[in-house]
Amino acid sequence: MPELPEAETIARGLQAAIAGRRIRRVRVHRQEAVEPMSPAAFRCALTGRRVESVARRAKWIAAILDDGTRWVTQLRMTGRFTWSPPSALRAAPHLSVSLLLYGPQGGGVLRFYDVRRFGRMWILDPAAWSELDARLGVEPLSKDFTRRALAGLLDGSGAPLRNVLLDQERVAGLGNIYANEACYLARLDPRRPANSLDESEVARLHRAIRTVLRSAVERRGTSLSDYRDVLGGAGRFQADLKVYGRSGAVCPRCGGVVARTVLAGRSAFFCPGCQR
DNA sequence: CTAGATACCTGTATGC
DNA sequence: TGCATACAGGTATCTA
Ligand SMILES: [Zn+2]
Repeated sequence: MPELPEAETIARGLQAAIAGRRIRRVRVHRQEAVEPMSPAAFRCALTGRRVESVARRAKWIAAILDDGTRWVTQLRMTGRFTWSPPSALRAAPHLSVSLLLYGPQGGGVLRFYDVRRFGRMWILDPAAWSELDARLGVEPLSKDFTRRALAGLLDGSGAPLRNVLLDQERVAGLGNIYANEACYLARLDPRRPANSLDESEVARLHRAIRTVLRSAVERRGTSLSDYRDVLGGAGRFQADLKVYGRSGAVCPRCGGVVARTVLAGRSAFFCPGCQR
């Protein structure tokens, strides 16, 4: 579900909801959500800690705690946070973890729901966090993401462009929706070998990635089915999708018909009329 | 090393 | 209605 814009929206929502508050109670409803930690060790690591801040890195959500550790979450396909007024931490369908937090301005319950159970949480010490951070690629909305940097990343691979854009060790945070939409915006065929792009094509792709991500962050993400922000609100970028999930639709740019193919086991959408 | 396939899990849509 | 199949926003791990 969540790619960079959704994770960013959720991280901002969590920053507003829980930064400055202290974790009073923790319940792990499904232990696989915190593996390889035990539920007891997970509860122990969080209970009594104050949340200093919450931010996004790639598609990860990371909360910095007052003991210097990081409480990190990977939402994978269907992970979702909700923030609501204080109440009992009861088990519920699809609920993996719940936490009760309080601060000077009151408190609430943070719940982590996950229908498909791929999502997971960890507690990382600073060294483990650095290791993770170092493994992840460049943030596409940062100033480190230059045309030259992108060119270097694409040069290293003859795999289809769409696949390379999904590699989190190259560009961090693009998922299948935005990788496909960026190829469309750049008028590039997602099946093209990544290292076949010339300089002007790389420039187009660079601009397209930033444009599509900035716009999707501004629209608070894409809600196709599961995704909601921390307060339950839907994103609005689904109305701006040009190709993703739209095979058979008319291309708004050239009047062609949007096609679907499968690359590395995942759908790729594009317009054969205007993407080369 | 690379790149593709597979596994993980549940829900929903579609077709017979 | 019931049942089988395909597919879904991700990523770790296996295999060639
Ligand atoms: Zn077109």
